[in-house]
Amino acid sequence: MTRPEKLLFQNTIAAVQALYHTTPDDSMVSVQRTRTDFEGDYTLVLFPLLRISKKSPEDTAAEIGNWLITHREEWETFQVVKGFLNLKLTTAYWKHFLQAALDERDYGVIPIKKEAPVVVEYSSPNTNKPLHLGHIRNNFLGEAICNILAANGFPVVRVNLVNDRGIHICKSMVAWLKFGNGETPESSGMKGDHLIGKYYVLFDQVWKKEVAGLVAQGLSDEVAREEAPLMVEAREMLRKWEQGDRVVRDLWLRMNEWVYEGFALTYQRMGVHFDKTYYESETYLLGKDLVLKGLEEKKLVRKSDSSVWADLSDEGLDEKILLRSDGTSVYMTQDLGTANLRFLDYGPQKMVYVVGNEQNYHFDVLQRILHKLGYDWASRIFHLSYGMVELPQGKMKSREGTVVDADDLMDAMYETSRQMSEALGKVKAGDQGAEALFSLVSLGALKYFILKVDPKKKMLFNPEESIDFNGNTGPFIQYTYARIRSLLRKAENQGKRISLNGDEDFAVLNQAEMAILKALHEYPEIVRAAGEGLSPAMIANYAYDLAKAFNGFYQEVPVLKEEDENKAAIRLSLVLMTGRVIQRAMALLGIAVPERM
RNA sequence: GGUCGCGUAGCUCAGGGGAUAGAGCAACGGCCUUCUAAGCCGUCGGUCGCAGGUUCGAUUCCUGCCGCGAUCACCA
Repeated sequence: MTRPEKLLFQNTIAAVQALYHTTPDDSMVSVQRTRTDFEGDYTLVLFPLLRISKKSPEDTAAEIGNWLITHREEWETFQVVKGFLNLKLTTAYWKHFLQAALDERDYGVIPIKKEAPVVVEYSSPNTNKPLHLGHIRNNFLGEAICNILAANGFPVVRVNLVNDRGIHICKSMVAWLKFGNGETPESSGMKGDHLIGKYYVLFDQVWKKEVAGLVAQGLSDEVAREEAPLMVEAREMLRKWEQGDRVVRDLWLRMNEWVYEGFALTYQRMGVHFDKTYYESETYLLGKDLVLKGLEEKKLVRKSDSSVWADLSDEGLDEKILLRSDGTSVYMTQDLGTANLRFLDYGPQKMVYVVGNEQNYHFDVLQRILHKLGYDWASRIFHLSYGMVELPQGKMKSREGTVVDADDLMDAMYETSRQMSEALGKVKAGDQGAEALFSLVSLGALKYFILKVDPKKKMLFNPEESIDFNGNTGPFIQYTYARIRSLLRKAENQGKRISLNGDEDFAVLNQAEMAILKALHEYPEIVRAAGEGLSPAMIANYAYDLAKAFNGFYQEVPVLKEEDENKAAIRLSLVLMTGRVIQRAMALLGIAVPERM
């Protein structure tokens, strides 16, 4: 609850006690912000209180309204509309609010508290192919959520878990050895991650041909898939890898390094960074130890083929395999170990995993197994389950070549940004700072497009809409900021006062000014709610509403031309605060704002 | 089939036990000799999937149904 809402809540209880000598249940006191189409700031819904007052809604509203404005100084006037009591805060309240907000160093932000950190895992790429649109949503969400948590005072640790081992990377290695002719990022001019991805795709193509050939010879599809020569080689390579074969490990290190160099460029461009990177190759054995310990303690079971399982049937789930019959570990085993390591590393109050909703079951099982093994910190794990990104033609499918590559997408957005800027006659390539601006605007468009959607929901990525820079978009908000900066620069040059001196009369604020003031007033509550709900979308939608309110104000209310010095000072103060809040809200989303555009 | 999630304007999305359900895009019409028109204003557009239930009040909560999706691997 924002402060006035809480105040009205408490005041209402006092009013009801005084007027009707009864204490209402909390649930009977329904307070909300007054809808913009009615006069007032906060609204009390009367219906639940009629049982106590035993009077008509109108009479009850009038009695409570009168009591509030005579006994509580914050409330100035009230209006009764049907069963609703609409109350107005005093102009003094708003004046003090704006002054206080201007004085605050970081309005809406809670300083980092000294407490156990929140560890957030996101990105989590495989090293066999470049990042794509799905990773983009993941990375942007992770980055924004960390920013938002930090703004709520939580110490945050950003971690990445790189899946650098397993059959997938062996496939790229086999294909590269067989068909690569020693090709390197340098010799080919390709980014390392793209180069590796090329061989992963090549593996798949050749393997499929082999499978088709074997099937033609009479093998079943299932057998053919396993016995195709290329697959046999990949499995053999994985076996050698696990045994620590020098040659295989050296190749693996070399090829993974190419991928990391490629990832680093993409991360840098996306504005994503981590405090700590875990590598599955370094953690997967830890999980194995955990499982063997659980087995000793009879919390897990070994079957006759010597595979190890967690039995979750008494919790309504199935059994889950943790060690294969050959003793090797599966994904779950690795994740158990990583979770434990992370807990030991940071002793976090909460571990957030930013992972797609396709893994809901996995995280449910992960938590249950950890509990079963006796780790009560398992309840600190929170799976931030986000929806898949889909294209107008449906899901992305690598087989059908519909996967949208992250680098390509950012390139395309940059190009659109440049064209748009030049077409509008703003900035053109070659101008001072032009490249930085195109980059800032294009990334802003992409990030905002992705983050404005509720993380829980699947989202449609329509390329045509993503490059629209009008309406509810990142560039719209960036543009609003640029206008604000322009106004403030001019005000400074003209020596105008951009602060309050106490002489200003807030009673004369018009509707456009009040709309901005109220929007600014909501910001801390939005940051809080976004942190609680781990929802960057709430910040995005707020930033848009604020920008929209500002543009309405900008259109109809003169600022620099206002001759009344006090009025101008209020307006400039509103402009200044709006700029600050837009800048900070966008920064929470990982989006920069320009001085000009 | 079991489990979970989602169905709001032509499209993409907000909202959410309360007042006439909101934006953007698309379509149409206005506003640049005045602070950046990547803007502003207006028109058009809805039985909030369907049916019950709880409630003074349901689009919001509950149940069932229909539709869409995810998942239920010795894949990750």
